[in-house]
Amino acid sequence: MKFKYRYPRPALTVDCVVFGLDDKDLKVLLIQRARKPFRGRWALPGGFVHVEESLEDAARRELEEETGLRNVYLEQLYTFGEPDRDPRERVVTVAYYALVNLRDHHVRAATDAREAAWFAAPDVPALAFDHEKIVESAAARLKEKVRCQPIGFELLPPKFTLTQLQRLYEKVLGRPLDKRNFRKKIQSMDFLEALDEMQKDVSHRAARLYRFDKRKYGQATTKGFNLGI
Amino acid sequence: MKFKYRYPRPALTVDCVVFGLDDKDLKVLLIQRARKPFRGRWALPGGFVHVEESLEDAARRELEEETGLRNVYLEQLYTFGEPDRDPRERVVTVAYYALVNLRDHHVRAATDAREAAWFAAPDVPALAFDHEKIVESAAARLKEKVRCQPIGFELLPPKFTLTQLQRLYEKVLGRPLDKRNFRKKIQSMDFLEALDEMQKDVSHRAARLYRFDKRKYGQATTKGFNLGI
DNA sequence: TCAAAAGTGTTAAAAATACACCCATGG
DNA sequence: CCATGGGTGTATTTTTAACACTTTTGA
Repeated sequence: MKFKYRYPRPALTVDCVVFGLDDKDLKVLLIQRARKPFRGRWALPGGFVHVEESLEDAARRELEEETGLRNVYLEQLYTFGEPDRDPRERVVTVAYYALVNLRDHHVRAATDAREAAWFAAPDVPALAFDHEKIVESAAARLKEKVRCQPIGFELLPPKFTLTQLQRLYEKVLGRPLDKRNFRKKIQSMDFLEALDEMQKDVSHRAARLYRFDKRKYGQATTKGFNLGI
Repeated sequence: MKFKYRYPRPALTVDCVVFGLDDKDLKVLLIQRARKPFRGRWALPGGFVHVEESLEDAARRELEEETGLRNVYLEQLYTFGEPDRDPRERVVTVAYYALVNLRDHHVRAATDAREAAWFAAPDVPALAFDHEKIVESAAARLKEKVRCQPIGFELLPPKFTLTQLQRLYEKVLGRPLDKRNFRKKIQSMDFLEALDEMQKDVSHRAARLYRFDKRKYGQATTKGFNLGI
């Protein structure tokens, strides 16, 4: 107990809502708590902010420690600070959300976690603390974001088909999109580059592969647009 | 020094970017610091979070203590936590922004502040800490918000003219809008109620007064819309 | 009678939506 | 030859954008 202050201080943590996309679903990465409180419950990866690191650094550090993920796209979501959100003492948490593609990033459970696993976004189990509320906010934010910024880069493999991209948008928005209108729209946005390459090993007509034009994608990210879907 | 912890903890503060509208400009409320560091400099109203109060409660308490404002519309903006943002020690601040109408809310300087004053949003002086950055984020957020949620309720007097409302949008967006298109659009949104009352004491044709339909305004706030301007 | 702001519609361009069939491939 | 997903265009409706003059009022 070496650190003394005139007034009591809330503890400060970060938590990460990590979204990933596989062939079927939009998923959320959870860890199983190895300690009290809520031992054995699923929760968001996260932990205490060190006094010399930035909030984002703390989020990246905890994410790597607990799940092995690194170099992910990360953005601050919201800060949750209700006095009773942690039964032990006052804890304020700065929530981040991350987008990763499940092919390139592999997950392993580590410190403080018995296990790490992906859950389809609509069937997340009961979570520790107020983490369910945090996941809901993150899903809502992602839904907003997708309408005015491209997000595919972070969730898809480097080369992908238009159908994969459409499925991503459908999962995030939670509703079906018209194939032709989607293609028209997304191609007019001008950050997609059609490759001379086709899908392999599929038991039906092979789809053309695309990749993002990094430069134009970045512009679209900073300037924003209206996807109108 | 009664409060002791195993690990060092960042201090946690809240800061408020308060926007107000007068006849001319969109303004930001600043206080002049009475203490070190940055004594004499202008800064955002704000202060330490007490250990038993929520973040929003802390923001409201500080706002009232330092400026006398209460019952304002308040929303969380972003949490700023770079390790060097305060020269004394590590301080993480949860920033909020508020919208108030200058007719109904009067400001007085109080504790910790020599003075409180309104500055036109484009000519905010050099501020303490990273508060300039916080003001910029808040202005950017307000600009986004205005496109998909009504904000007039909070910034205008209860009865107002369409020209006042248009001026508000022009100030927030930083560009002129077409009068006829604006009126068409805003009236089709259906949360305005035309009154049988006219402006008084103006030296030109009196404009019709409007007020917000609280119910529909609330729906528009929660559901969102696309103002398309 | 002048100044100052209020109020009012139309047209053209662009964007959004709805919609159905043929194609290529592997099993 | 069949099942599976890939790929494509047009017509309609809706939305946006551009634009200028007449009215009212008080000074």
